[in-house]
Amino acid sequence: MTGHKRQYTYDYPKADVTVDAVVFGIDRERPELRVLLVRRASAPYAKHYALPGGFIRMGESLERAVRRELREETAITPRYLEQLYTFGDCGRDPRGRVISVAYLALVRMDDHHPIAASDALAVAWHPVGKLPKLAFDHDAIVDWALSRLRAKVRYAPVGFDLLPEEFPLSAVHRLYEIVTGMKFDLSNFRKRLLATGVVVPTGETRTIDRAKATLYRVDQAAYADAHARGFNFEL
Amino acid sequence: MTGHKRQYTYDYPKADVTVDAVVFGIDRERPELRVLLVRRASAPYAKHYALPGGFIRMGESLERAVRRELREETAITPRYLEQLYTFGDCGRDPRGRVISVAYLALVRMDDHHPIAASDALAVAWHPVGKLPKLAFDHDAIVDWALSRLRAKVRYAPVGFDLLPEEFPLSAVHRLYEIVTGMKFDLSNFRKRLLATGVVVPTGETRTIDRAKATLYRVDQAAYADAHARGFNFEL
DNA sequence: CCAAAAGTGTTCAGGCTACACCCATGT
DNA sequence: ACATGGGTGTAGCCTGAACACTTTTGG
Repeated sequence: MTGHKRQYTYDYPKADVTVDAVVFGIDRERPELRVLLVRRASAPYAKHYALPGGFIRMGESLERAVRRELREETAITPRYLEQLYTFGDCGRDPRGRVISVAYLALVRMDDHHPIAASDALAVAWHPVGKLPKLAFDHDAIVDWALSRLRAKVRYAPVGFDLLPEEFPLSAVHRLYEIVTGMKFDLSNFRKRLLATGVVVPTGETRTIDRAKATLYRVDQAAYADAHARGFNFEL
Repeated sequence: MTGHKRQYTYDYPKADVTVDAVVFGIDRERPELRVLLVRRASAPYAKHYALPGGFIRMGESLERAVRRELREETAITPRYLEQLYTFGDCGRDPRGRVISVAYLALVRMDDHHPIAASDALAVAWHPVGKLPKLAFDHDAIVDWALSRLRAKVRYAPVGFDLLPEEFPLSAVHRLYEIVTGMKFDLSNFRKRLLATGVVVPTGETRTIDRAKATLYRVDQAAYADAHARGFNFEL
């Protein structure tokens, strides 16, 4: 905390700073929560799966850095993006001191089909239930993100960013059961959800699997409001 | 994300990483929430108030770094310490790219009387209501910490780390009103609080200001439990 | 006609709110 | 004796949980 600009050009050792993103998506067909992983091409941890991310550049903010990395590595633009936690323990990267600012992102899986970038072998969605061993401490980061998502979905309307534009109420119900791992009484869940005013019927209906379902969409004003005031899904 | 160890000794520009702490305390006499600030001795922002903190060292984790800085600059050991947010915008430090990992800390004001270190002009508690203009973007960091504290106090038993070992229930009540800025019905508050089992009577009583008050303390087991499961003070 | 999923309604218990009230003590 | 703050009790409302039930449609 001493000194002037001059001092900062000295060649004393500094940590590297990276950003990593835990991107969640929901598979519409087989209802399960998935994480976006890239297969690493080069050492360390070559051929291991890892979270998309990379080193920050000097002229960009942290959030810009994640967005850029996500675009470059996976061609994905998240609907929801929130800083999660900063992982800075010493041994986490064999190359040296690397501090990683982790982000939590939510996307509609239908919107984006991820495309692998040149420096990654592949990009793919993996069910959170059976993840492979990840590079670095990325397992811990995914765990952290999962806890946050589970908690957050209860008091903020973030869940909808995983769903398509229009959806039947049962999709929300399923989403909440998948994410939290709890059971919710369908009737009561529906009443609560409608009471929040966050979702409104579009007027259209769709027939899926032997039953016609009313379609709903998110009311943006009410969504913003619920975001500010907070929600309640302690059912 | 390419290359081996070698590459990291190259002299390309890197960001600096600092840690900063927002330390809260409650004044027992005049009930108000306070933040611990240091007066900066040197440029930039000489003579401005700032959060205690400083540059991380290569061999220490982020949390160790904050604890060290707090000890060195203010001689304080926090009872509660939690990572808050990482501030990484480009213009936040005139000296160059500095990324700051901010922490939220709670202390019992009675336990520690802060002592100014050599490189700081002074250390002092400032009421959150009337803070001076702070150095860097530290105003924003304090705001962020305040929101977090206000929210967290509702669903986690962290508030008690601001109170002395033994306390009357009215102190907890006052604490919650101060922190959240809301009014709580005393009777119901007391019932709720006791129902959690987190506080238990010590058996002793103290006479303050014309009334004898039963003293309580935190039951550690129940505290840990409440931390895990979560709390509820939506009164 | 049956199975499966959407969607609706009703009851009941218990928790929360609001408010009134008593007690002890220092001045 | 009274003002002040600690502490207790209770009536009523309201909500959430449980569960039964109807409707629609594909096979």
